[in-house]
Amino acid sequence: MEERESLKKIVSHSKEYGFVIPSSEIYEGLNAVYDYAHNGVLLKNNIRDYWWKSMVQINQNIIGVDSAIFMHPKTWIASGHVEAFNDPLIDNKDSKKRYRADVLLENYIEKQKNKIDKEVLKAKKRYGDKFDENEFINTNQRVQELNTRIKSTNKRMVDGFKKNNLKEIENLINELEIKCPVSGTSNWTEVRQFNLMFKTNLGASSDSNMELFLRPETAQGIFLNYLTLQKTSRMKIPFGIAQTGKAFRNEIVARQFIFRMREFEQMEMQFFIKPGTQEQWYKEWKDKRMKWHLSLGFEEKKYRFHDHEKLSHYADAASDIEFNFPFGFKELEGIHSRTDFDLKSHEKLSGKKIQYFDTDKNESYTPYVIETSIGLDRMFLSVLSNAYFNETLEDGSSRVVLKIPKQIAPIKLAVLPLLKKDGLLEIAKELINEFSSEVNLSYDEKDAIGRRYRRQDAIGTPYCVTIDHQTLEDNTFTLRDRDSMEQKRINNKDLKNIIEKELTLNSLLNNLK
RNA sequence: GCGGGAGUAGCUCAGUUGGUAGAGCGUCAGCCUUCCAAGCUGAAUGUCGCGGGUUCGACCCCCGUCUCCCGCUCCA
Repeated sequence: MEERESLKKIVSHSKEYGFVIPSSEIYEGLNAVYDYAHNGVLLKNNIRDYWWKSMVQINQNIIGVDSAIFMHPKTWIASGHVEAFNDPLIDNKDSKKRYRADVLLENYIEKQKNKIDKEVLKAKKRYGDKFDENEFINTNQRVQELNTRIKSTNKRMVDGFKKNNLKEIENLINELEIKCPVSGTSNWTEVRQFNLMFKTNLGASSDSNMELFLRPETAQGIFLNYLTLQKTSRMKIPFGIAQTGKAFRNEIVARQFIFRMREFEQMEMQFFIKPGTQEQWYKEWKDKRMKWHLSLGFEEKKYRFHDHEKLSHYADAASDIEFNFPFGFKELEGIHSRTDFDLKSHEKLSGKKIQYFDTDKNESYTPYVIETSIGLDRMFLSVLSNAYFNETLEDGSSRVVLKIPKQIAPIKLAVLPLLKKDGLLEIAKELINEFSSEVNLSYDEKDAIGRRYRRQDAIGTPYCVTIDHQTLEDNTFTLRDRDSMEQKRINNKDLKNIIEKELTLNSLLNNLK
């Protein structure tokens, strides 16, 4: 019997056993910001390590980079991020539709202009040939009113935006009783500036500083550097550049535990190819990435592709690998065919030639790019939610066990002396000395052995080694398996073997080749 | 952002019409134990999310605020 647990269970288990804890908790926390505790950071590092090695280590044509979080502000102009996420928005509470505040006001002005046109038309009909349009506009009371309204609205709007006074814009919308086209009501929220990117300042003095953004994606650090990296590593197309690192997005709604955070870690690989070959490489990377996920041994039906129908401005094909989280199928990784959009716009804005020179064909061109982009925190959450089981055992007792793939478990081995006497502790310490440089292990001498096994189950330790009296005689000890709970007798040499074969990343990586 | 639910020990939760807090599990110290938690003895731990108000007195009533979960929305 096993039972899939809700997100709530995972959240409290994460906290209780030192995986993920709320940030700044003694100050009431911060919305959607979390810290990784001891077991959490071990697991996160292992996942990152597996990803990194499966990219950079086993592929001879993929190289690594670690670019800075701070980047020149022009980067985000070229990438389209500045323009795409800088709108003043307002919501209608009844229809729940969201509008650009400036568009609402401009529509209003347009309407008033239409009214004037109507008045003019009416008068034209009435006066026929004698009609003087200019005189009419300058003297007619109704038209004067409308004109005044347009002028003052326009002035207040322009001033408001110039001074970034959103309250004024909001007042204006309310005073003019602008209505939502859908609900027909003027039940508005306040006007808010939606800035996807976090701003900060470079330079400590206020007169010499430069406003810049925390990167909203790591990809641009690859694009800006790609040619230098290619040259210094003597890469030939097709080749890839991989990077892991923090990215920051000021999400409007950040929620669902560590699924959508404002500060998060990405693992991205940009694969540079010859234009025209993108379809083939896009397919190949979709395939490879799905294999990577399935290599961890979780149920296949928890993963699926979601091909995008609406494409971003930069992509000619895009697909997500979705995972069935406790709250449903959601994006875990994106595979995008990004064309030459980014490289071309950086080339244009910087004025620098950043084209790849193909020595075989003696020609230079701007490469196309296939991107694989995965959220490390999301990957972490997928591992936890896949691994969490609340099992009822044959004897009616129960246990919570994290069936984390052995190779990436935070603690690989627990060393447990059966009793605290007769020299068993000393042997345990020798074992720890022997193996602590090879794997992350933990030691526990407290409480009954069964309870200690349960503790290790709860943090997903694949193996427990128990030292008993027989150890004193023949130097063997019990190896207890987390998943089957079965035990067998082994010696140091066997243990060394098991560590190498089962507990390192080698077996996972070999399967990817 | 809107709507609903919630916040009391590390976790799950109880707390009587308002009289300054408890349980289970866990943790720690010890005992007992030769391999799967819920044997024994003892112990620690809370600004009752935060701030304000009402009151002689607030976990409880009122206001504000922060955080979390669910649905919608938004985002990629």
